[in-house]
Amino acid sequence: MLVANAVSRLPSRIPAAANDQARPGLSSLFSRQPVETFGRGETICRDGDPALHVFEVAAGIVRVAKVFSDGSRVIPGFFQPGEFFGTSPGERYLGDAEAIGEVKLRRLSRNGFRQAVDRCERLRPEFADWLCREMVSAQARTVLLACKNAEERVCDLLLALAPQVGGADGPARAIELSMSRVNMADYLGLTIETASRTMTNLIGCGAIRSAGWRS
Amino acid sequence: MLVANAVSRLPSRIPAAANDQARPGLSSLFSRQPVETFGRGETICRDGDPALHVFEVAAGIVRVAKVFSDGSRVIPGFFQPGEFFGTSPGERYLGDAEAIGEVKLRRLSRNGFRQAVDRCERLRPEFADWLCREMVSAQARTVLLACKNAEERVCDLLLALAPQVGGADGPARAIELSMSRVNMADYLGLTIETASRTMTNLIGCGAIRSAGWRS
DNA sequence: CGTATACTTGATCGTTATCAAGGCCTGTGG
DNA sequence: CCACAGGCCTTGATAACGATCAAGTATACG
Repeated sequence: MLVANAVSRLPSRIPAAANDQARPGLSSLFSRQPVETFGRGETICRDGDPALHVFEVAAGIVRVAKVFSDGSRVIPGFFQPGEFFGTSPGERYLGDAEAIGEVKLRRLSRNGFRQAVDRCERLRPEFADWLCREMVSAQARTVLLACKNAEERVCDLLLALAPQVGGADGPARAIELSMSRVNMADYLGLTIETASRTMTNLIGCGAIRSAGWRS
Repeated sequence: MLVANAVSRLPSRIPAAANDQARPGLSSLFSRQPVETFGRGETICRDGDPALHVFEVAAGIVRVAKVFSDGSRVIPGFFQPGEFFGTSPGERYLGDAEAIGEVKLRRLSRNGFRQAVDRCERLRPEFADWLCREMVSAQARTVLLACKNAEERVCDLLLALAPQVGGADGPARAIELSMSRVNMADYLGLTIETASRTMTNLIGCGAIRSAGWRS
């Protein structure tokens, strides 16, 4: 019921879902680039730095974070394999990008990326679609933060991280929970304690099962 | 101090600030269009409808809202004069757009707008900038909802609605508060009671003055 | 084996939501 | 002109949810 509730009010986080299928074009821009590997916790780019590169995630999860003078931290989003970051049209990065666990990336110069997209009739709408997905995702976060409780938030995240099954969504899905509680909490606008408690409750009521930090 | 605090953690809501100066290009696309007037509370377009038009706000404030089956409502954003909506690259509108008070708009067909932007070297980066501002704005909301208290939220909104003074920001700025408490609350992720109380407190401690629903 | 890091759990407090009532303004009809 | 209804806003009392403070327990790492 918990999960059902979360689903019913979850208009989106479609982004990840829609990704795998239809974006060979943009992705192909990166295919010639060498794969770079970043270790757990390494910073890929910094908030406010000139946005020189655009990245495609090949493996692992990238966390975007904004840190404030008072130490509080917000995670506007995560990027999963097949997604891009550094793409948002602006001169500077909109947050710190950091590797959660090991991450493999391909990069393109920003100018090269923009010119390629700018020139190609086929890529332009595709890039627009990507931006649109980012907008929808941002809006979903707004909804999540504006009017969902801790349980709904955690469910949302778990569903977003769940491998996107095409049609049949059997009840038994295993989620590689490759992020720490701190990341969960920052992303969901909760404290680690609350995130932890909520996870415990979800396990307690049978909504999820733990298998060594997995569900 | 309240206000100062709010300002220090407010990385953005720059959008409105940056608007008035540098966007004659996109705006000029609309200049030939007739002005349409919508009355207080009228719906301009609906969530999920095919996005047939792009709008420029000429006067008044437009509210974008998402309503859920359980009646709860979220306001992802407001659009002020000089801003555009319906532009986000996607087939459908991302929310209900409604007039707060009287609103004057110009509209362009979506296809016309996209083609014009697509064709023109000068408009493309300008449109990208606009999308970027929307992203920054969305991110600012995320921060606001994730880790600000009621007082900071209300201050943020007031500052966002404050007429953007170029250089000198004298302490005495009058804000046309053309929206109801309900709108404030939905935008800020608060209840109307809390919004009202917070306004009362701000008046009480001298941060703002009331002049018949103005500050 | 010991330290560090991350996670869990408990107790308490504070902020905000919720429920409830009352005040103010506007417009309408007698 | 007054009475009344309906919004919208304010204020109060109470309660719930999550933050905070504080141990305590796993797990990883050198």
